[in-house]
Amino acid sequence: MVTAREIAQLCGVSVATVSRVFNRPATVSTTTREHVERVARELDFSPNESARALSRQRSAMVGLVWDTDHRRPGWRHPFLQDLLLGLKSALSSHGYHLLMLATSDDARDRNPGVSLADPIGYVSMTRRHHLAGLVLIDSGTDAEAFTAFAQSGLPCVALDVALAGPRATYVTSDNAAGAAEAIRHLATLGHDRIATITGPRGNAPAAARTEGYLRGLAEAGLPVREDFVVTGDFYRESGFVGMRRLLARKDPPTAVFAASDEMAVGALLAARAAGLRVPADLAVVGFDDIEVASLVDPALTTVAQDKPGFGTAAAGALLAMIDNSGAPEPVRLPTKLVVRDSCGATR
Amino acid sequence: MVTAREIAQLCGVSVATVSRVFNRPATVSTTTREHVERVARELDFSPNESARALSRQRSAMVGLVWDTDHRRPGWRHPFLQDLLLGLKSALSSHGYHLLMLATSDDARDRNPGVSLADPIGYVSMTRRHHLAGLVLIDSGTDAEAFTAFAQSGLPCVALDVALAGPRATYVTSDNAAGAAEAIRHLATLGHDRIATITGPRGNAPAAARTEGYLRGLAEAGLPVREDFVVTGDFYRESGFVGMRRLLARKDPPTAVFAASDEMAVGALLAARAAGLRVPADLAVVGFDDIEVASLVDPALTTVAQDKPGFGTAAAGALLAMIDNSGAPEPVRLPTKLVVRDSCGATR
DNA sequence: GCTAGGAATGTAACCGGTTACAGCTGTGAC
DNA sequence: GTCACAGCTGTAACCGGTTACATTCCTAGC
Repeated sequence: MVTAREIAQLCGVSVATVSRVFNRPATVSTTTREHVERVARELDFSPNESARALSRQRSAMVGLVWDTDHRRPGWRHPFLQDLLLGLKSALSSHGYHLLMLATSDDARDRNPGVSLADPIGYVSMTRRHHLAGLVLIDSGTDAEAFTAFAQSGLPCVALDVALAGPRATYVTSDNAAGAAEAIRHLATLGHDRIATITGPRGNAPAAARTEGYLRGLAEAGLPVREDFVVTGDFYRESGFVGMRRLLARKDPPTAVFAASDEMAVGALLAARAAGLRVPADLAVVGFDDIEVASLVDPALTTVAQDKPGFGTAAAGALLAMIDNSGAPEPVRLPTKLVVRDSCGATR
Repeated sequence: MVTAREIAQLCGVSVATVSRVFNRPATVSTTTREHVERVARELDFSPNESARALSRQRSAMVGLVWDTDHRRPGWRHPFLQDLLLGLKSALSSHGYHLLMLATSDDARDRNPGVSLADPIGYVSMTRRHHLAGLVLIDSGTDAEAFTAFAQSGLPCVALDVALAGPRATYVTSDNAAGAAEAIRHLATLGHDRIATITGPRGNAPAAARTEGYLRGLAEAGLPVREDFVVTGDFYRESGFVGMRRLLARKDPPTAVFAASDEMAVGALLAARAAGLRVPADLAVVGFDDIEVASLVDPALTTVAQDKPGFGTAAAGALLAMIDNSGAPEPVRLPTKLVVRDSCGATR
């Protein structure tokens, strides 16, 4: 492991100069700089990040807070892989890395007597590692705790959770617009009894999708029927149950908008169980465009989210806050209606 | 941010003693230790990891090498989320964290003139951050590069790639046994013309699954037909194409074992396109038990891998190497045949 | 009573960078 | 010729821990 001191000796300069070459190249004369750069390259020098973080009081790492919700064990993020890839690639192009923080259950196990202000140990982790920023992925449990960070002044970007603070912002899909588009699409196809299965109460994207549903109905000049709005929890099972309830209404819906693909799949299964053909007897539209969507039969029409865009946008916002300080506007990613077979438009 | 020095002053001891309390408690008298521990807890002291890593020459972080294969852009790890959760939780219970290293394309972009010995910048990352170990997830591209690490003496655990070295080992499913079980199951159901669609050449799990296929045939007393082995690449499309080719044989197979669920789904689609009913005319068995498997119609019988087990086993092996030095035996996780509808056993 | 030896603790030198400050040199203005 | 100032570089004090070694104190053995 070659150090800056060795480079300095070989070049006949001081360590300070070597350090400057890498941090403030403009303050070093061209000849010296090029000499140091050449020698450093030859010896494959790369600065020790621990030392750098120690003296700068800030590391080149961004924390990732993500955990399963222990209250809902089967839950998976619909597109974690794409998100991570986008995040990683955007961060790394600016020299940052992602540190996955162990939290929640993990930390609780190790450290039973945690403080209230930092119930899951994130804050302490953040300080210990001098993290440059934090990416917060909502798992349903920790959303309340997120605000503690947002207030702390550390650059924070949350995904799908509204977050405000001196250096906090968030990234989310334009859920309302996406849902409204789905409803308009169904209306265009001639449906006038359109129901919805919503996400869980208290979940921001779920609320926005419901709002979009209502807006879409209004735009299409359709009345709102309260008995056409049933609450789900994003899981498949709740889509199944919700659909069954909807089908039991008098004048049952001819179309349903599920606030997640998982629930849409559940609705599909419920329709099949009730002897209905999709899309002939019932049109179904989902939200997310998870991998399964194109695989079920009939293939699911759905509102696609910009999966890698989440990562890229989060990284962008975070880097902006790290450099400039000050919170950028929340990012609202556009969605895209992917028309497949379950809505009946493709026949 | 409270430091060890402040704790020391408050307790009337030296920093060295404070440090010892946390690192070698046995060498400190009980009274002193308890005093320091109490004060530290009250002030919410936690040691600065950068400083600690710097002086110890080793950080409490484990690097995660994972990347998409840029030659196969659509590829997703079949169960990255479970794996990460298992890994994270097992590592964190020993105080380690996961650092996602940006590699491959990312690094290449930033650093065009990389060395041959470290084509993708992992080694340099590892040194810079004083990583305690490395978890290597095969993306298909980098497997060759992995051996470089294995030789370096740094604790390394690879997933699904055979890796050997002074402190290197790997975790994989018992692919051969799983495949053999699938074949025996099909044979038990009366099939005697069982084909397979393999994974890509050069991929270790793929090879093991083919080996298991052959072993299964042998155990069932069935002959091997070379025209019943077609090569795929784990992607759905190749399952579709492979199945079409198999169905074109004279005496086409009545059952097919696909080395991945994705390919099994492709095979399902090909069978449907050819007007065959599954499982009546053709039995299909896959491998992995990805989420989609239970959703397709008919639901896919498949060889399930122990998804969180991968993470836990990898973490266990890594921690053992970090503590003891010396490479533990490779871990071969048992698989489990999940019988659903596509094999015809459930009618 | 004296000493060997172990236990507990302190001292200070690291680990490998960053950066405030000071010093040196050379140029142009007066 | 002197001086102000800009440009470049070196010195040394950090950052916050860890740990080899030295020191002190106490007890057991003779």
